[in-house]
Amino acid sequence: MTEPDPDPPDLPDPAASALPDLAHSAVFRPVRAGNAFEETVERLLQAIKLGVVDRGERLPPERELAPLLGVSRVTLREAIRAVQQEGYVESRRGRFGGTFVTYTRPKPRQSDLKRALAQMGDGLNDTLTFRMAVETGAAQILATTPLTEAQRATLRTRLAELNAAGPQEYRRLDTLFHLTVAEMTGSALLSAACADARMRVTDLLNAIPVLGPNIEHASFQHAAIVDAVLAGDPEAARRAVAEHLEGTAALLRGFLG
Amino acid sequence: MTEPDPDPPDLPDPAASALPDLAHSAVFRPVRAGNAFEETVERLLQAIKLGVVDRGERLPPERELAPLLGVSRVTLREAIRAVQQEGYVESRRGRFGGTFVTYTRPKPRQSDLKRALAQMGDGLNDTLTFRMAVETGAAQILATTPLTEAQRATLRTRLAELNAAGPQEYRRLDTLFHLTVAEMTGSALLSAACADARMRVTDLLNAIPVLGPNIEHASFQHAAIVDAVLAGDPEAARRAVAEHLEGTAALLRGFLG
DNA sequence: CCTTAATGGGCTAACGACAGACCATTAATA
DNA sequence: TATTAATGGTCTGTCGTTAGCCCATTAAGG
Repeated sequence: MTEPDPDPPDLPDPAASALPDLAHSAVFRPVRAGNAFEETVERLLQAIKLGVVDRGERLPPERELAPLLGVSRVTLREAIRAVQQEGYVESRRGRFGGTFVTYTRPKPRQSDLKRALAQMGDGLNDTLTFRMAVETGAAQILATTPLTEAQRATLRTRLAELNAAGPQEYRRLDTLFHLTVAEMTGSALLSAACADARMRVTDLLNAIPVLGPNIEHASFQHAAIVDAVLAGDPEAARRAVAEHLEGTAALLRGFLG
Repeated sequence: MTEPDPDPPDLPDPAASALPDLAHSAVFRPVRAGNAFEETVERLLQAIKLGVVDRGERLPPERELAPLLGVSRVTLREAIRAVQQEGYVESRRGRFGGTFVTYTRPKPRQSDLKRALAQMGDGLNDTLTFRMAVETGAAQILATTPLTEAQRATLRTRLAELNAAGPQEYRRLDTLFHLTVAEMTGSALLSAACADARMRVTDLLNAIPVLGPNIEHASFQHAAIVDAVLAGDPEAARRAVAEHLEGTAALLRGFLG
C-alpha cells in the first residue's frame, strides 16, 4: 500500500492548459441511452402516451415500423410484447390485423405525480430547461419563416381543436399543437428535440388534473403563440412560449415542495 | 394482380381522425444513429476536431473513457484504432502513456468545404435551424439565471482568450466559448444539444478561412452576448446570438451558390 | 365458398458488443 | 537499480441483435 490516491499532489500533465472539464461532459457522454430493446419500448410508450397513436388506432405494421425505428423486427416484437403485457396494446393477426392501442389515460392521481417526480429526480430542472430552450427556439424560428396558407390554416385548426377539447382529449391535442409548431420549422433535428423534451414531461403532465382555470390560462397563451407566429413577430412568439412553459414549470415545481 | 394500391379507395380506418402523420416522423424515427463502433468513432473525431482535447493532450484512459461513452473497452479500442489509422492520434503504452492527439487543423481549402457541404446535403438547413434554436435558447436562459461571480469571471475570461487568439487557435476557442455558455445553463440535455449542433457544422467551419474582418465582426457579437448575459437581459442575449449565428449561416449558405 | 393479400408469430445462422480477466510495456520513484 | 502503478494490448465466453425466411391467421373480395 502506498496510499493510492489520497489527494493527487502533482498530476502528470499539470499543464492541462485551459482545457476545461466543462466541455468534456458534453462530448464524452454516453453514445447510446440503453439497449435497442429498452429504447424501443420507450418509443412505443411515447407514441402511445403522447397520443400520436390514439386509443383504437393501430401502430404501423411491424415490417414498416422496424425499419423506421432502425431496429430488427425481432427486437421490435419483443418491445411490443412488453408494452402488451403492461396493457397498452393488443395485437390481432390476419389481414387488417395489427397492434391496436388500448391504453386510456388514467385519472390523474397525486401519488402518480409523486412517483414520476421521484423517478426524474434531479433531471427535472434539466428537462424543463431543455424544453424551454427548444420550444422557444422553435416558435421564434417559425415566426421568422414564411408560411404557406395551408400551414397557417393548420395552425389555426390545431388551436381551435385544442380550445374545443374536453378534459379527456386535452393533453393529446396540447401535445399535438406543440409538436406541430416544431414540425413546421422544417427541421427534423429540432422537432425531434421538442418531441423528446415533451416526452420527458409526459408522465408528469398526465398525472396533473386538467383544471378549468389552467385550461383557460393555457388557451390564452396558445392563442398568443399562434397570433405571434402568424404575425411574424419572433420576439412575441418567443415570449408567449416562454410564459406558457414557465406556467407549466411552476406548476410542476410546486408539487415538489 | 389486383392493382395493389393505385389509389386506396377506402382505407380500413378511414376515421383516422386528425391523426397527423406530422407527429409520426418525430416519434417513429431511428432509435440509434448507427452501431456502437461508428458512433464512438464519431465522438472521438468530435472531441478532436472541436478541440476539446487539443494537440499534444491525451484522451482519458480507455478504462475511464469506455464507461463515459457507454461502450465496452473493446469497441472503444476499435474506434481508437480507426482514428489512429487516419492519423488523428497516437497511442503509447506504459505508465504515463495514453492516446495522444496529433491532429492539426489543415489549412482551409475551398475543396474541403465543397465536399463537406455535399456530404451534408439537405441536412444543412436542418442543422443551421437546430443550432439557431438551441444556442439562442441557451443564451436566453443563461441571461435569466443568477450567476456566481466565478461564472461571470469565466465568461469574461473565455471572451478575452477568444479575442486574443490567433487564427490557429480561433476555432477552438470559439467552440469553447459557445459550449461554455451552454454548459452554464446547468442543463446537460441542453449542452449536449449545443455540442451536437456545433459538431454538425465543425467540418464546414474548419474549411472556412479565418479572416480578419470576420473575426472582428464575430468578436463584436461575442462581446454583445457576454454583455447581455451579464446584464441579465434575455432578449438582448437571444438577439445577439441570433445575429451571430445568422452571420455564420449566411456565410455557409453563400458557398452553396 | 374459395382465394388471396396483409398481417402477426416463429425459427435459424451469423455477427456485434459486452464483461472480465490477463499480458506487456513504460517511466517515475524509492 | 529495482519496484510499482498506470497504461495500452489481447483473449475468451456469453448474450443481444440482426437479416432472412417461412408459418399461421384473418377478413375482404371475388
